Order: sequence, then C-alpha cells, then structure tokens
Amino acid sequence: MKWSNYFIPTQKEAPKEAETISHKLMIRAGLIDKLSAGVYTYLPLGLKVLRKVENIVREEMNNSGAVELLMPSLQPASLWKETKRFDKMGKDMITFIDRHNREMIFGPTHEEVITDIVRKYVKSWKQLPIILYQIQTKFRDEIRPRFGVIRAREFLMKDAYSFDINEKGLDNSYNLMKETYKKIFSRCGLKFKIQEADSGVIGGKFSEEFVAEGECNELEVGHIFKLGTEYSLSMKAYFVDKYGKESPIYMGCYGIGVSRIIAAIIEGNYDKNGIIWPLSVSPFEVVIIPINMSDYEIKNISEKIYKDLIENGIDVILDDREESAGFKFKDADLCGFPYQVVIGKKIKEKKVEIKARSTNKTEDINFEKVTDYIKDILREEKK
RNA sequence: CGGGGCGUAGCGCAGUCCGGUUAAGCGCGCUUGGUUUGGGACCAAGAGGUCCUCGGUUCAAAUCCGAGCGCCCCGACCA
Repeated sequence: MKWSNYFIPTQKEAPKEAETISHKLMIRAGLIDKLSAGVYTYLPLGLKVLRKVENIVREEMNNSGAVELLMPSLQPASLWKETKRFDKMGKDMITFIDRHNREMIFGPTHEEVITDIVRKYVKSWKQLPIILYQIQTKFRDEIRPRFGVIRAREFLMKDAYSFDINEKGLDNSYNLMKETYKKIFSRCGLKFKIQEADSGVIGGKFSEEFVAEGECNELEVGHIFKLGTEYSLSMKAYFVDKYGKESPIYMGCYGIGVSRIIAAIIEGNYDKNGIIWPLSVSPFEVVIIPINMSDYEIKNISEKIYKDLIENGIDVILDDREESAGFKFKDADLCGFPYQVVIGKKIKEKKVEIKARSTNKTEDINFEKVTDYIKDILREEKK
C-alpha cells in the first residue's frame, strides 16, 4: 500500500473529549472516528487491526473445534420474553416497533437466538457436544458509553455457546474455551489475569473474566460463563439421551470484545510518540520511509524495496508523500508500525536504516539485503 | 439517573465575568507559488465561521436571561 493512496487521517492533537490513552491514540493515529456517543467508524487503519484481531480469534476458535455461524442482529422481542430477559435487560436494549407493530430489538447478546436454533435442530445425545460461535456486531444502549471503543454502544463481539449432555461435559467445554482464550489473548500481545466474576444479566452459576492489564480499568476483554440449564429449561431445549430419556441441554457461553481488544492492546503498548503494535495485529508490518521523494535514487530504491517486500508476502506501506522527514517519522511512530525502513543519504553507501519501533534500535544494512533481513526478523518474532 | 465540566474555523484554544471598534482572534492543519527534506521545515499570498439551537432582554448579544440539544469526566450500573 502506498500512503498517498491510502486514508490515514493522523492528528497532532487529540480532541479534548478523549481522556484515556488508547482513545487519544486511536483518534490521533487515524484508527477511528466518533459519530455519536459510543458509536464509532473504523477507519481503514483501524479496520485492518480489527480484522487481524478477528482472524486470530477465528483461527483459535476453529482450532478448538468450535463452529462458526452468523446470527441476525434483529431479533423479535417475543424470544426474550420466553426467558424473562426482556424486562431484565430493560433499557440496555435498543428496541423499536416495526411497521406491523411487532416489538423488535437489536441484539445485545445471543443466548436466546442460539438456544432457539439448538432446540429446533438438536434432538439427540449423538449431536452433542457442540460449540457454536459468531463474530458479530452487538448493540447495547449503555448507561454511560466511555473511553472510546472500550465501552461503546455498537461493538464487535465474538460470542460462543457450548452445548453438552451433562455438567461434566459443560466443564470440559468451559475449560476448552478457557484455554483457547489464553491462546487468543497471548497471540494478541495482551497481558491479562483471570478472575471470578459476577454473572450479571447473562445468568448461570459460575463465570470468570479475562481482564487486560493497563492503566485504564476497563471491565474486561473476555468473559466465560457456565450457564447450566437455565436457558434450556426456560426455552425447552431438550435432547434424548442414550436411554431414551429427555433432558435439558447444559450450556455455556463465552464472549470476547473484539473491538475492545484493540484498545486494551494499546493501553499496554505505547510510548510518548504513539502506539507500539505487536507484530501479530499491526495494521502494517513494515513502513518504508523515503527521506526525500525528490531524490530519484532514494525514490527508486524505496519503490524497489517496496515491491520486493510485497512479493515476499510482507504487509508493507510506503510513505511516498511529499512531506518532510520529521513529519513522516512522527506519523510512523504514532501509527506504531513495528519496523521502519528509512532510506536517506546513506543510500550513497548502499545502506538503509531499519528501526524497531519497540526498542528504538536501528541498524544500517545493505539495501539489497533488506527483504531477507526483514523476513528473518519477522519469522523470528512470529515464533 | 445524581454530581461536575464543556459547546467559538477540520483540531487545540483565547475572547464571555464587566454587552459596543479587537466592527470574529491565535496556534496547528488546509490551498497556491517558491525554497527545503534525518524527528511534526521556512518565506509569501490566500481560503475557511448558523460563535450548538430556539426564544427573550436591549439602541446593540459570542457575551445577559430562559428552554432545549449535543459531548466529556466522576458515581451508580453493567459484558
């Protein structure tokens, strides 16, 4: 990607409404734009990070044996009345009356919908256990949206639901998800702790939350629940066991705030100059900075290195703007790309400089060896 | 929903207390031309405003009064 063709509206100053570091940096680095309280656009760079996080979540969920599906955001209120949660959720739900005078809601979570699916199609112990999940936008009319995307009214969530024949099976599914979550958060470069939590309006017997470490006390990046038979009883989701007896399905549910992960990563990975992305979720792995675009040699070699890196499958952005060197350095640091390839005067000695964002260490290397060098360090880091 | 703060150019702000010629200002950003290019360059010229909205007071309102809307922070609440 060439910077001049892309869309990264960086800002020197953050709007005053942003107070937490992740919120400020997400706006300054051109990741998000606020439309309304708790409602954000993901700008191209932000979307790229979101997709990378999403894919890590998807990969690890799939590895665990969970199966992806996609449920609707629009749901009939009637479903929520079956479980008595329509009143329990109350004003946290965004509701409306459709033209046929039916009460509808924008899904804040999907226990009701998934249980409806399972009660329709799962009839026998032979179909269990199963874990179904989706990555989808949730809507919650938060009492008080805050801290940018950390508490938003519309946000991307991965929600998974497990179905088992008994409590022991539920424990297995629960522990499987717990281990999967550890892998996901580690791959995202997050430091976290797991603590027992209140189950709140989701209900169930037992829950634990994954809390990311950072300056901002954000209420958590993941939460796992043992629901038991609460929903299966109220919604009549039964299966027939091997003795021919009908029993309620044991359920668990497991949420990850995908968009919240991004803020959590930033809270734990930044310095005075901006974001320091872990390689696994960085919007680009490498940024190429030609110091002077009107110098033909610098320009040509930058283009050459750029093409070379692309051909080798490296996610690279070329800062081909007619801006001063300092300006480009500031933007590169702010946006937090892990590696900067700086092409300047040293090109006369066939050398370019490679800087690691996280350590600030630089190394001069022959411009023809850049691709191999980058490939080596990326491979090393991805281990 | 209780408490606090804010709303003036894309962003950050001054001006509001004490109404009037500071007849709407500054920094950054933006446009054009030129010179630059290793840490948010310099010179010159320029563009950009329903001063949140509506109503009231007044000879006169960004400024005073009333209502509303929006945004942020603390709390309660929550995944």
